[in-house]
Amino acid sequence: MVRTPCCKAELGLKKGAWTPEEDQKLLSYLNRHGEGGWRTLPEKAGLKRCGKSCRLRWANYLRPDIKRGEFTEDEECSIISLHALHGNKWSAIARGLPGRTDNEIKNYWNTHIKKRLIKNGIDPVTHKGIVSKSEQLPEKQNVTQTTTRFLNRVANRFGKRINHSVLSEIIANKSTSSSFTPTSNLLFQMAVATTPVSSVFDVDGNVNPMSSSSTFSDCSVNDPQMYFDSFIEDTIGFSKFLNDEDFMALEDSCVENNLFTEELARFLQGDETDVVDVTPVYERQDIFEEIETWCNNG
DNA sequence: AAACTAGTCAACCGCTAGTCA
DNA sequence: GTGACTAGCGGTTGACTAGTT
Repeated sequence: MVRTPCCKAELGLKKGAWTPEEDQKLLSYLNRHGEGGWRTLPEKAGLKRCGKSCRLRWANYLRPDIKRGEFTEDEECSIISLHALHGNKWSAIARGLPGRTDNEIKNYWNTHIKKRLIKNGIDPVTHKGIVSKSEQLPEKQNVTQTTTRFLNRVANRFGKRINHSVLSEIIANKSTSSSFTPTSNLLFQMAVATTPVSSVFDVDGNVNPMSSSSTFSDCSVNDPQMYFDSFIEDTIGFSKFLNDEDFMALEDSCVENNLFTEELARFLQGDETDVVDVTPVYERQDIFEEIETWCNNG
């Protein structure tokens, strides 16, 4: 079968950027006749363009319901989540973001999000952490030890600000549960959070209300309690392995939210200058020691 | 001020799936 | 069932712009 070409170059059809006059012609035609019939539209509308070009111009630029301007944090989070679900199915992703076109989302992904994910050690294709060889655990112990190691890290670092016994108890319960596995999603979300989180803190570790790149809404930055809530629930992704009850217990036990968020920010930024050795809070001391031995042996 | 480089994004291209005669 | 046609999708290109040397 021989397909008839959509755009016949010999007819002198125009290519390239659209002029305001062309836009006006297309708009007025579509306002009068509605969408469809793209093949015959250019001639009827008095345009020297191919139908495909007209459809694209309408779909990506002239449609009245198109939302223009910067992507919001919410939209960006949606794109990442939907991309994890659909892959490069831009139209499917676009359906989840009213007013945004697949083309715009695709461009934004390729020019902004993808780079940031890579920078934060996330594979933009698999949405999993890019783990360096030195960080890889022996295969046979991988799941258990990664879980324990990670949870211990969290516990050790944050245990200073949160009630030790509360966190210890939660972690112990989670870790002995057969259904609990280390979630790459959690690690992924933590890494994603790195950039915005670092930008919302100034050099002294205080919340910077002037930050333009925040994971949180402006109101949450100005409101410590709301900020804390947003941080826990939206950014860090703790909700993936901590349930409502855990959250309540942790929040109740947290003495100073500001100090907690500072500490958390340092952790996310990978700032190891202020590491303080604390007694492991994990109840199963034997496993912790085993991991430490492994880590020390490289 | 000019040349160069990198980033952005609108538009294009090739292809596929669905529809209809 | 077949072929022509349309709409839509995803990858790629290239014009434009801003920043850097």
